[in-house]
Amino acid sequence: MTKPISPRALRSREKLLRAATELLVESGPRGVTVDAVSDASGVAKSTLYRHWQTRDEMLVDVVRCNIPDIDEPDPSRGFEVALRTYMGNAATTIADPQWSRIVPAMMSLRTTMPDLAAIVDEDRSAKANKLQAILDLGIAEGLLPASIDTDMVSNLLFGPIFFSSLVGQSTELEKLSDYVVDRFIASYAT
Amino acid sequence: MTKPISPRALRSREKLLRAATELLVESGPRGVTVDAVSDASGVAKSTLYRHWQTRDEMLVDVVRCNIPDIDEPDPSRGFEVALRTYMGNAATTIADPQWSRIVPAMMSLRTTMPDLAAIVDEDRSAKANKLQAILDLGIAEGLLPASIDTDMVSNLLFGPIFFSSLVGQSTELEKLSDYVVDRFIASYAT
DNA sequence: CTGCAACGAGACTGTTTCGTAGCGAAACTA
DNA sequence: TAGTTTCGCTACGAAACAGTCTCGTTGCAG
Repeated sequence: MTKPISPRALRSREKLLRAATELLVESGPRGVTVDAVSDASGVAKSTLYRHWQTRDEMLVDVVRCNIPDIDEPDPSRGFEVALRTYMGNAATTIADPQWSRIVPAMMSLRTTMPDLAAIVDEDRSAKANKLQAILDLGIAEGLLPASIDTDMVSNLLFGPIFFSSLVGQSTELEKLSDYVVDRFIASYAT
Repeated sequence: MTKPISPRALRSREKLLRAATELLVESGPRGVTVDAVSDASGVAKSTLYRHWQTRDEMLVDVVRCNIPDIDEPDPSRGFEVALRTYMGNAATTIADPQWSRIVPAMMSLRTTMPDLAAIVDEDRSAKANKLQAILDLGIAEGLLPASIDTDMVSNLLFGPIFFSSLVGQSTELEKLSDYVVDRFIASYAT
């Protein structure tokens, strides 16, 4: 992928991605047509096809470029603080109105677009790894049993926030995140 | 909605819904075109338009007809048994391969189809009510504080199962459901 | 067995969409 | 400033798609 990227081509590419993202957020995947993206971005269709070979290829890129990173917490302040800040950051990230409209589209497209599925899986495992590091802190501090299953815990902690952002009533995600962590820690405090 | 429904019209309607469901499962919302549904069902397009006025109307109906019910547990055996069986049933239901492909489509379409959003919300609140009844058992048994927030708990319990079924690795949902209930109950066992 | 309502087949219209191509203008490079 | 990319604009073709309509056929209740 280390192509020679002209500085000009980069600008048009950014414009296209921005416009396509907005269309995806406002009208769902069906709204992201080549003509609509071209019109909304002010970039010609022919230019769009100089960046991606098909519409689907562009759509995958749109999602990929919008996947947010979750800030990693400072491990020096101990397990509970680390977990709380990490999950709080996750909640804030997921609560972003733009991202929370992209997620369902991503989940749906995942079924029929293998490339997208791979990206989602990779992201998930990256985030599970960060969580693993935090859980190790808890094990070291004797607050968690060493036998704990990271995959299960990942579902247990991320699930509620994810679920609430998808089908949720007006629940505050940060509040929910605190509650989830509360219950998780309390459940291992014998 | 209490129309005079001919027995013959009912058959063609069922055939259309079955075919449309299969298309939705296998190809996503984009695959559910009027022509495709007509071809796959062996029912003429004109007949399809005698049942629904637009394609979207049909699509909403397809989702609606596929929303599963979760068996309610017998409350006489106490809180923990009731919660365990209810969540177990929920996990089994969500794990159904057909339904687990419809869900993401539903979540995605929800954004742009208000009718569908209403159906999803209604279903969610119905399920939250059933959970409420079970939680009340726990409160009566003194296993849960009376101040508990049903909405939060709903997210806490359903979230992980839902999340795992959407982006999950090969986790067994029933096993996850047990783990979630374990942690939830343990967290309130002071 | 008769009459009506529902049906199948498919032609047809108008629109949308993807993807391609040609050409003149603007932008970068030397 | 001269030359080479890269671009925007526009038109185009082919296919998919939603929705309508006609006409001849079939199931079914009375």
